Amino acid sequence: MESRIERIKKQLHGASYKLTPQREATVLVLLENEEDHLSAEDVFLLVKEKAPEIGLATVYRTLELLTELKIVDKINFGDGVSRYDLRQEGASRFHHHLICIECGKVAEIQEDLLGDVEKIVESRYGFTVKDHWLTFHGICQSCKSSGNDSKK
Amino acid sequence: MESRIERIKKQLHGASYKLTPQREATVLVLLENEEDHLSAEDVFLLVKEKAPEIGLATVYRTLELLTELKIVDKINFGDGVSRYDLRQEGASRFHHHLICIECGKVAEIQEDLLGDVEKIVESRYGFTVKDHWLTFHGICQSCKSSGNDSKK
DNA sequence: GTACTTGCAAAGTATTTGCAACGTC
DNA sequence: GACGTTGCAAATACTTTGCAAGTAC
Repeated sequence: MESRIERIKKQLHGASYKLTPQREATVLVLLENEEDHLSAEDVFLLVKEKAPEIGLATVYRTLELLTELKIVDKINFGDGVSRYDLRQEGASRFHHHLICIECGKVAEIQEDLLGDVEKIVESRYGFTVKDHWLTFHGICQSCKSSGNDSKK
Repeated sequence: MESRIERIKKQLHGASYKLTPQREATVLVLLENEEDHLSAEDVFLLVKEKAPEIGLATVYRTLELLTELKIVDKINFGDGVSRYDLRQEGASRFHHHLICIECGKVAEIQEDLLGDVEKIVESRYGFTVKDHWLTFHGICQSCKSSGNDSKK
């Protein structure tokens, strides 16, 4: 079976881009840290371990390229930094996020909970939905059960 | 009946802050442009018309203060700028946004469509929701009906 | 007078751009 | 050899901070 990186390579080729070693290293870092929400700087530091000669600008350019191709989504959780999150293969909508205001942890919800809401938006507001971004702020399970009241 | 600005003044006082002329001018600009999604720079330019001597740093400080008090929400639509949006009085959740990918217009949905979704998140993921941010990307009614295919 | 607030300038971050050099077909 | 790509340095954009001066009670 074809690997994820192979399919990404084809997507790049389809758009007349090459999967250079720098780009490959960047994509690998994203795949290996799929659960995280890395900033460009984070990605840069991790890529450097594989390819020490890479420049920060290249990482930015690669991330921009991947965003354009909808391979990753650029998100912003309100701190001053953009973060990059791999989109599930073939997903037409971006997944949801849960941010804990106690511990700061960011969890993902891959199932799409907005089907009905999108129908309402379409019928009531005449707006054809193509994609969505949904983030919840609240208290995660482990902070609740540990009765954690230490403010981070 | 008490005006909105009066109530905001009380909120500030309740948190031991003053409604200085600069802060008042800033709040007025936000009230007068409630439909828009102004950046700090936008607010600064508009406030300057009322209070020419104000500094950009003061606008930033005021917006930060208002964000802290939950009078405004700081949002980011993916261009590099933070934007500031008045929260409805007494609303426990932030309102939703519809961004048209044709014309770029940003519309607001004040009714809360996420009640059921939040229940699912609470029961299925054990996450207690305190607030949410929901943005849709798609095609607005007027772009659809005008058959607008001019890419901006 | 004390404590909060302001304007300005400087500093700080994050991100983008210019450009010569490199690599690949 | 043309063209996409890269690394570095410089430039840009947005936001925050330091500080002396101003203001309100």
